[in-house]
Amino acid sequence: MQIPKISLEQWATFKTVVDEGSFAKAAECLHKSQSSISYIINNLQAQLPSPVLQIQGRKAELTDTGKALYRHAKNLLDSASAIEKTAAYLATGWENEISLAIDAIVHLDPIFEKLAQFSNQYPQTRIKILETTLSATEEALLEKKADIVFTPKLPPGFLGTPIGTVDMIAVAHPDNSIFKLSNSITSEELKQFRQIVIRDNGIRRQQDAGWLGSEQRWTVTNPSTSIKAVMANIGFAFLPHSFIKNELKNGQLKQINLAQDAKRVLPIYLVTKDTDFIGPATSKLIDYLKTIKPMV
Amino acid sequence: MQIPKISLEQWATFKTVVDEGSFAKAAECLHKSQSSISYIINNLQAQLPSPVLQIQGRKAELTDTGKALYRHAKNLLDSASAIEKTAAYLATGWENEISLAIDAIVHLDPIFEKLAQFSNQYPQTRIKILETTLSATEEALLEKKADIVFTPKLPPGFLGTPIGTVDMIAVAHPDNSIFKLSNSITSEELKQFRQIVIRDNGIRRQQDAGWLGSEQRWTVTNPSTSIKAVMANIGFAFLPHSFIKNELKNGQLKQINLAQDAKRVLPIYLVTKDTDFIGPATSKLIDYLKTIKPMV
DNA sequence: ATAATCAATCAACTTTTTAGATATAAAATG
DNA sequence: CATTTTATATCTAAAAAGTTGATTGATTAT
Repeated sequence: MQIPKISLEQWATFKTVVDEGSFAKAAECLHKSQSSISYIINNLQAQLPSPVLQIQGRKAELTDTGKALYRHAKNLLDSASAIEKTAAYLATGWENEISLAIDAIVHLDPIFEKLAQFSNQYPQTRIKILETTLSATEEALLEKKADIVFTPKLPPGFLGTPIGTVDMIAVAHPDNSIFKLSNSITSEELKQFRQIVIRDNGIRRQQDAGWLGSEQRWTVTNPSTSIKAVMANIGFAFLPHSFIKNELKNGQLKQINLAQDAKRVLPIYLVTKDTDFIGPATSKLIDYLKTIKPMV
Repeated sequence: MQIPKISLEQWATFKTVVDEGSFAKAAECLHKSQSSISYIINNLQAQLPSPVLQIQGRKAELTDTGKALYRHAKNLLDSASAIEKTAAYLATGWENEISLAIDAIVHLDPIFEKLAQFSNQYPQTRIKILETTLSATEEALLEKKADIVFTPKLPPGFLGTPIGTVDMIAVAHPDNSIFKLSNSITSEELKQFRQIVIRDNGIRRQQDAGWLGSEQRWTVTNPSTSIKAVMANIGFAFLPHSFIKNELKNGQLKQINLAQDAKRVLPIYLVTKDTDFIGPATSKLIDYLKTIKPMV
């Protein structure tokens, strides 16, 4: 086996310097002196075949190599922390932390309600929520970054419990010229207008959540931005009904009457790791979450 | 961010102790003294909430916790080494190492031939071959453990280049009572006999590669064991034709004539990471591999 | 019994890491 | 344009951490 030459401390220091923006801030963050940081980074650089940081003027800036390695370092540090969490779990038989990845399309309120109930009952277990979109949600599952995942799309090979649905409706600003057309609009007609689609921020493959091949489209990374764009009358979008109830009620947004498929209903699945790997706390939480009533 | 408390060195030492079986051997392996190992392991234990090693008699034995953490530690160390390899690649623009995961079902000779050509041309790049079976092959892809994968099964979402086929034929020992039946055997009849199936060694989900629901079945983890079992007249199996040419010729194995589907042809795909992540050496090697002629 | 093997411990030693002071250099400020 | 502020580098002494060989105590093998 090959023993790594660069220590976790070196990677952690590198990451902190990048995150904090300077050696001095990193020093404070890590409760060390600035010269210690300088020392550690120098050692790191000496062990790497090409520099990750370069002094530009009086600030240290990431090199291209540094940018690439930063992501890897982050993952490595996460993995290292994860082992320690696993160790803690193995010792007590009860997880200290449960992480959930929830697709941004999912209405959070009913989930929060159940989480709160669980958390009151078992306060020693922390809840960590990752809000993800599209393939980032999938990634959370495939790369086991979350214990529980709420997703509208079931990755192949995974089994999920349907836990409710999300109504997606087409909306636009009331002044949008879409509404100057006939009362009911076909998909073909819709293509002519600018659509705001939610774009993938995952790493695997680019995939758009837009169903229509609009000529002009804007892409955003999550539903709330999409809502803002539609409110600014930049275009139309398919949005979860639960997110825009108020805006529809007070007339800031208006539903587009489509000829067919007035609304699209996406199922939401609760997906978990293989049963063998689920700890008792996660198992309990899943029981709570499965009592969520189908959403409106 | 949470800084890991346990260092890579501690994990590496732990892993080496387990691999080598004793502190003294680990010490030699790591070019340290036995007392250093003792010191490092003591520190590790002190930082973990429950022991990973326990002295049984005069030997250190893995605890249950230890067994679980060992696997995690191994992965962590692999990741750490991978970053350093990435750094080397980023510095030179040319990979030092390319890893291939090849499903055990794939006939290796044509691949070796191309690898040898490549390796002669670019001797600075090492080749690492992982022989995997079933879902371990898939795992190599999903968890990016290999740059190039040869697999008979294309995981959803991945694109592969068909690179040839594997003929799977049903065979048994010539003395097997299967051959006492009529000349041509139906799937139903086959079910009555003991089948040797290749069993999953991957982590995701248990999946068997046996197509028939034989009442009695033995499971093995790779084709070569399967061949041995069939040769010992333990049962019949579906095996790649290329693996058992000799045994068929000299009569150690005999093909079972099936009523339909005399042989099953599995396609073999060459699958790679997203184009963006492929380095120049891997790209070159892929060119070489794509010239493989369809296998017999 | 005796020898061999294994991990723990100790004390002396070596190396690494740390922090404070100071140096140097680049922006920002007035 | 001088001054102040911000930022990293370097130096040194001290502290901390790691290393080692010798020794011990215990266990297994012969």
